[in-house]
Amino acid sequence: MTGPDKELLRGTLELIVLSIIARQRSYGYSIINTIKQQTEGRIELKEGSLYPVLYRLEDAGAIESVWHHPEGRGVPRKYYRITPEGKKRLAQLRKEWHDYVRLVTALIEGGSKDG
Amino acid sequence: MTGPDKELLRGTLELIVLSIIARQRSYGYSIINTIKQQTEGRIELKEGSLYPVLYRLEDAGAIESVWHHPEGRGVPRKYYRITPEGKKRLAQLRKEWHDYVRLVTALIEGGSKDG
DNA sequence: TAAATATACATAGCAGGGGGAGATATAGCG
DNA sequence: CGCTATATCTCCCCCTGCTATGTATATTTA
Repeated sequence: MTGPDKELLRGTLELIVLSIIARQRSYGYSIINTIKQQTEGRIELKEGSLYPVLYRLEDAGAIESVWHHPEGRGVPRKYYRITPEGKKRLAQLRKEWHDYVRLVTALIEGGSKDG
Repeated sequence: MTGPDKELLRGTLELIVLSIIARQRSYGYSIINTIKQQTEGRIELKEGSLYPVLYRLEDAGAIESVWHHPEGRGVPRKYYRITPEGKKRLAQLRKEWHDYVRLVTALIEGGSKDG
């Protein structure tokens, strides 16, 4: 992704990707475009970031892949869909995310009384 | 820090530390304890994580340090306080955080229509 | 006195994840 | 043919938080 909050993506990328796939099964290239469109260009994922995430998720049993070869010819796509295991993982990641947001939001609030 | 959301800390640590110092000037060891107490033990920062952050913030001109030598004897403390530059940076980081939270929260919602 | 614990700062080296950049391949357009 | 879009894959770099350790002071405990 581009921009100043580059580091923020860390720890949330797996959650984001799993959420996208949970909504509708899709393939790498489309996941990148989906994220780009739904964030109005604020998150532009790179292949070098996404594919390793997909492999990790698949290795962990959270998603499954199937190759789709379009009629006769065309570029084959590797579709991913979420597994029951992945749904549990997604629920867990969502909870962790919301908990962490509450924690940090509380931490960074409060006026300065320093001098 | 400990726990599953280890990676989430990344990108927010600078924001958290700067927030603590903005509220009240303090020193490394106390910052660790402040964070631990205010998060009820959920974020236990390590020295190896904190000190480099403090040095980065100081190099960037966001905070200033002053050594305090307690009366006669005692362990000297290095107090940090936020600079005007740091207050701008803090405002910026807070904004980025809130924006990113909105972005991700929107992204990861939505029911699954997959099969 | 000695050992253990808490306070307090510093740093070398490691691990893991996201990015940059390029390779590979298909396909449409001028 | 070159350019662009689609689509996947992979090597290597960089950054950041963690592990581990070293240094030093002070208090408690035996």
